[in-house]
Amino acid sequence: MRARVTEDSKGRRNALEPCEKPCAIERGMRILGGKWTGSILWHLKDEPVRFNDLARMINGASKKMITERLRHLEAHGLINRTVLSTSPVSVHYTITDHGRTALNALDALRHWADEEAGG
Amino acid sequence: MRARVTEDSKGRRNALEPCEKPCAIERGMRILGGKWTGSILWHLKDEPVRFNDLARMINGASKKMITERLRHLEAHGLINRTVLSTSPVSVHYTITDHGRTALNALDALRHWADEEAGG
DNA sequence: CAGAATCCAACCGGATACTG
DNA sequence: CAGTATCCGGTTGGATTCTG
Repeated sequence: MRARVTEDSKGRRNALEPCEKPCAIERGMRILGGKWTGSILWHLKDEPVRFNDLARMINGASKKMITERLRHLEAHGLINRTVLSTSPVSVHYTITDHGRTALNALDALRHWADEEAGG
Repeated sequence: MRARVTEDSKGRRNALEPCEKPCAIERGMRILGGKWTGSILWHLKDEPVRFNDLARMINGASKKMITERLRHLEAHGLINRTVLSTSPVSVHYTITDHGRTALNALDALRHWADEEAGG
């Protein structure tokens, strides 16, 4: 897809061009902005966690929401879902490298929010 | 407000405690997660911008949305609103230091989203 | 120019109940 | 245990029109 560059009739770069950088922010927000996304990623950062454990850790979120966010994150390659054929089945969710870098980005946000709250 | 620390009946720190760190992420998201927030902040980063210019820069957003986000950002101290008593009046929006640090955090998100898109 | 007012659609998040 | 199904209310985002 070609970059959409706005130029006026004289070929000058338009100073009011809707630059693409904020768009990347929006895209990131769409992926990471869900209400429980940060929590889920955070809780997975060190070790695999099972579905119901996650649901307990993240107090306030219904199973439906957990499921929804989990599917979403999986679709974007931020986490992996592994089914262990025990009985009853248990399902592990683990964070991927891609997910870990996302968490780094979120960490910047977290620090900012902390200062915001403090000061 | 006291920190809500969950402990079990024996006073042990609960391993499943809904830790507060992701909550900070959520708070940050509430402030910065609005659809046009990133764009607005971004366009203000270098110089003051007037309302209608902003509305033009951010293609796709209605004036209502701009206004709404602007008020929101102002309430959180991320931007300043300055009315110049010209005729007709013109209004400048400028980013504050606090807003600038927020933009830094958003930049991490942006980089992540860029890689996400590329790879 | 810089909004406010109104109305509306879509989506998000949540409660509850059910399933293999 | 690990979800799915259904329903529902609130919020978000947007189009349009009007105003000092």
